Amino acid sequence: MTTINDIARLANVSRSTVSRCLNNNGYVSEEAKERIDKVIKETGYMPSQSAQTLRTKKSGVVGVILPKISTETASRVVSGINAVLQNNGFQLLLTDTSLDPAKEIEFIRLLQAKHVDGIILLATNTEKELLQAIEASKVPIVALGQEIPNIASVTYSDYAATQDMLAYFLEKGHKHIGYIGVYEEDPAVGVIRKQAFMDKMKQLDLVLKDNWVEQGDFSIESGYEAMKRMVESDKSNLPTAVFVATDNMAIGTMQYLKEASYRIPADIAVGSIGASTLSAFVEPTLTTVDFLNEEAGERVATLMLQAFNGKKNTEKLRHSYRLIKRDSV
Amino acid sequence: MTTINDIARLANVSRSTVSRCLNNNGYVSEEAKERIDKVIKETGYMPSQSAQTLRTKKSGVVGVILPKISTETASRVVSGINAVLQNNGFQLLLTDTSLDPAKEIEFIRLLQAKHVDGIILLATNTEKELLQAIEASKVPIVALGQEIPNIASVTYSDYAATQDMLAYFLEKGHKHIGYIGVYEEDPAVGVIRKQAFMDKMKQLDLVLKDNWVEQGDFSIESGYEAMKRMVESDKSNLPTAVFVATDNMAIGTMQYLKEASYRIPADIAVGSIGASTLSAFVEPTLTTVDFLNEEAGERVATLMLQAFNGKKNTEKLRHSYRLIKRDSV
DNA sequence: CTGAAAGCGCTTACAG
DNA sequence: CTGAAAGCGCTTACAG
Repeated sequence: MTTINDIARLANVSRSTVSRCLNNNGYVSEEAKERIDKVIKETGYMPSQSAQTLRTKKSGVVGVILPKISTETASRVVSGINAVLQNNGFQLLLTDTSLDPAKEIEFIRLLQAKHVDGIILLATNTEKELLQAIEASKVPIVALGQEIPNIASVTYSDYAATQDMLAYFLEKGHKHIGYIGVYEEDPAVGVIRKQAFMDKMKQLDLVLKDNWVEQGDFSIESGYEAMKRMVESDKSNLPTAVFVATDNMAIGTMQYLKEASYRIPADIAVGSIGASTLSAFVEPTLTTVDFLNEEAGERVATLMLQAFNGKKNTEKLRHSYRLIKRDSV
Repeated sequence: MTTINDIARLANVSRSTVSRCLNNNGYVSEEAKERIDKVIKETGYMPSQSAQTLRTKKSGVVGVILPKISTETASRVVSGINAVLQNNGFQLLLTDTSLDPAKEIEFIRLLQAKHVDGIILLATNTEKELLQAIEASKVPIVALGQEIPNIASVTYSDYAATQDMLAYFLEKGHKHIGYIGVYEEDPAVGVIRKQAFMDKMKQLDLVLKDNWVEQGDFSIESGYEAMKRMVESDKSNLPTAVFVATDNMAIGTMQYLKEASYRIPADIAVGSIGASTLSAFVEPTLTTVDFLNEEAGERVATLMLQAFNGKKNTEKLRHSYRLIKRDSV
């Protein structure tokens, strides 16, 4: 491994000078610079990141904590984050919590020991322990998808999008509308989307039967089961449209409906949130909301960059969205 | 930031002793150990990774070079890699070349400067410059998806899977079979799959018209255009089945076929490789090959682990696969 | 069983 | 414009 000492020796200067040359700060004569550049080129020298990090406390690495690496949303988000961070000379250190809240906390600590410059957190909850770990962090943390006290975040338009979908149902003549959501530990998906739904129903003065509200766990199968329960609870009294909190669950919902010979949207319309690739290919194509995940990733990365530039902010950005009207409604 | 010196002071020992205790090597008395553990717990101390790396040349980080982060294949593979590496105390540093071969080389160098312990490379080519960069690497490199001289790799069963698909076509009565592939810079997808196709056609003594062979660039649209060209070149003389090198292109192929009112598989059957989520949902469902990407990721990560344990190997593993028979054939 | 010392490869005031 | 010196937080022989 060639080090700064080798370069210094070969270029006949001190390593202070090499360092100055490398970092473009302080003075260094043209002649010295030329010799140094030449030697660096010849040897293919690259400064040791760990030595630099130890000295400067900057690693050029940003940690990302994901609930699950292999989901479409995650990969879109990571792609957006990477696009802006890689451009600014940062690398991503990815961690996958497998949806285990304890790991979110563990990784916040671990990433600090690795001296990441900052952490981008895609949280699934906002429990007290998590907030404490965030509070205790030495490095800036920004969040995507969940709103977290005291730190900057970009969140999705869960509330507005849900209400827009309901408005669209109404426009299409639906007055009996059901809901399939997820558990309430997840504030963004579990709580806000449901709240938006309930608020809008009340505001529009629409009836909502008890058995029109069901819950799943994000999976396709759970959407299938939820719809099945709804249908079997009282076949004679079903909604004419169902809002499902996520695309995957909506796809399960549609599977069941088709199996049970309900026509979509003639008998029951389905709308959801996610804009998954799949949503454009199922039969009928799914009406959904595009949360523009990649852009959101770029945006949260930009927030991270701002934090590096010393701007202590706790800005809460709400990301825009697009209602995609297709054949399922 | 609390350091090893703080711990030493608080526990009333030297930092050598703390270090020994931390790393579980060398002797340290029970009493000392207890005091140290207590202080560590109280302070939440974590050793500085960059200092450790500087000293030991081990970072606990593995670099992964991906052609594109936001693809289904990539996310499956990363998920598999992460599963085994995270379990063994490693973190992943992800880089995305955006399909630019020059960046594959650049990242091999950059990751070394970051002192990753090893690199997992998902190459898209095997050009000389790339091989040289690999040869020059100070850290172990293992490859996934492409076979590369002198290094360990797990590759997919491109050859066998392609021939199996042809055999299946034949079983279904097809004797006129077309091919849609990709450019030959990509050895695995561009060259081997095509070679397997050609070899099998020859072996079976089947005719292959010139206009039954087309090329795309992995995208859905390119599959659409390729099939369009094939059909328009000579409508009166079309194959009854087409093998498409990737799922996405196959989906484009099917789109065109449906638009042009060909029935699938009655008029033209379609088979491909990839087992994308989409393939199970398109109409008709797509017959394809599952390359078990997540497992392959686990396997290449295991190879990486072996390399860390000093086994210098250049093992070439071929990963298994599964033909998924669905409605498009 | 324990501590003092050297050193990993850098950067950064400081003195000249 | 340049170099000597100190120090970042660890680990590892080595001597005791």
